[in-house]
Amino acid sequence: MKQGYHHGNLRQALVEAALVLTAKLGPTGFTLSEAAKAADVTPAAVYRHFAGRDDLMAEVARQGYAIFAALMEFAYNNGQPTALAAFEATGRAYLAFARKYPGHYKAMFESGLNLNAHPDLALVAQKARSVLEKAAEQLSQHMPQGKRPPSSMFSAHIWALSHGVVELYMRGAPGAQSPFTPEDLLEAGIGIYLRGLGLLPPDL
Amino acid sequence: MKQGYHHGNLRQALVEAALVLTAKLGPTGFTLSEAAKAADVTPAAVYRHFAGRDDLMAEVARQGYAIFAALMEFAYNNGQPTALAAFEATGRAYLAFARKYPGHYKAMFESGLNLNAHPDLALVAQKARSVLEKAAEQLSQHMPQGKRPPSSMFSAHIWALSHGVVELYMRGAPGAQSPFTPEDLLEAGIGIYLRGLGLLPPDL
DNA sequence: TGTACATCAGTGAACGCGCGTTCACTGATGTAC
DNA sequence: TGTACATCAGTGAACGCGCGTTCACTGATGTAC
Repeated sequence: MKQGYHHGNLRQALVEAALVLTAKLGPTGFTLSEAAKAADVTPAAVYRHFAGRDDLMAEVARQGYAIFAALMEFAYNNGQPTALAAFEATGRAYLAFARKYPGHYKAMFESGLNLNAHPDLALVAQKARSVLEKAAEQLSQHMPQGKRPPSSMFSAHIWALSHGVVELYMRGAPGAQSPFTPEDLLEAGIGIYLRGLGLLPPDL
Repeated sequence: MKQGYHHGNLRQALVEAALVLTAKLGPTGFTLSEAAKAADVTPAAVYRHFAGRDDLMAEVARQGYAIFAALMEFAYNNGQPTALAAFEATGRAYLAFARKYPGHYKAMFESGLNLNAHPDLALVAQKARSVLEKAAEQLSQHMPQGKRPPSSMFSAHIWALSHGVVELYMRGAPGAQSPFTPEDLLEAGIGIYLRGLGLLPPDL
């Protein structure tokens, strides 16, 4: 890994160090100095690759959104086999991402960084979101015409439910433990919700 | 307010200063020194009333949970006029609380403080949660027997949905803007969810 | 009512710490001849 | 293939800052006589 004076790929090594720290301590617990130390490098070296602390954090989030978008796209699977299955899969993917990439997740959703200050970040974030919105819109086609709520609304509902489940029940958070796994909780919640939309039979 | 050498009610003044700071900067932006300054007092004076920074933060959260529990209890209204109405009211109350008491809310849900380290805090937090659970359980009585999901599950769903709506759509957060107000979003979401439970007519 | 005194809520100076950031520098790498 | 040199990724020391916390202290308050 360490090959003498020059590091080789310090940039990515710093991102990964930041990731580990963020996963462990949350986005506010991450510091440039600690990340540098974890990468076996002087804090000043960071400035060869990033404009500063916030820029490093933004890069972590950017990579997170990219992974997230890819995961969502994969789960969506072009709306196959059915619009419904695809939609449900994206909901599950949200939670799977939060579990598998906690550092990225926290950088993205708990760091309070300003998307508008990083246009490239905003772009890739929008791309991730649009997958779910596409799935919602496609699903909306299958609903009885008159009583369709706007698709942007129920993509927001699923997004919010998923986010809430992660924040409250996947962390040790103050929302308290529940006897259910986050996965079961979300699965059941989405099921009930889709039944409410008339997209699942009521007796299931 | 300032009556010479002694402050009068420094303890509560510090809590309120912390509240303002937390509302503005989030729980990590709040510092003991700034709170002391806002209360026109030396940082050292804080130690007459609190064990330290974390203890002050915990007191903010404690007062928050107390207000929250009272608000929920009021919204629940002993399950009147109907179990359904009471349940919906508690959902709305969650969001109303987040909007009206942003400092308390952030201290409670975004500060990452450990409930187990503050037993009294855990107690009052549990009290707040139990109101929603009571409402869910009572509502559960009105459901067809066989297909009742556990009431603890759908209180968790509503809790998660409410939390997600607040985090993603009430802040400028990266969850993106939606064309709907958080209130409308939550209202509609709970409506669809309750329909999914068979507690609202499907054609509404 | 007036004085002596105990209490205790505040002051102000000081501390050690880790932070992000800067700067002049050094020495490894890779290219030109 | 060997040497001279430009490049540039890293070092190491230093900075100013605000933080939480401590300590000996002071002076306002309120009580006992």
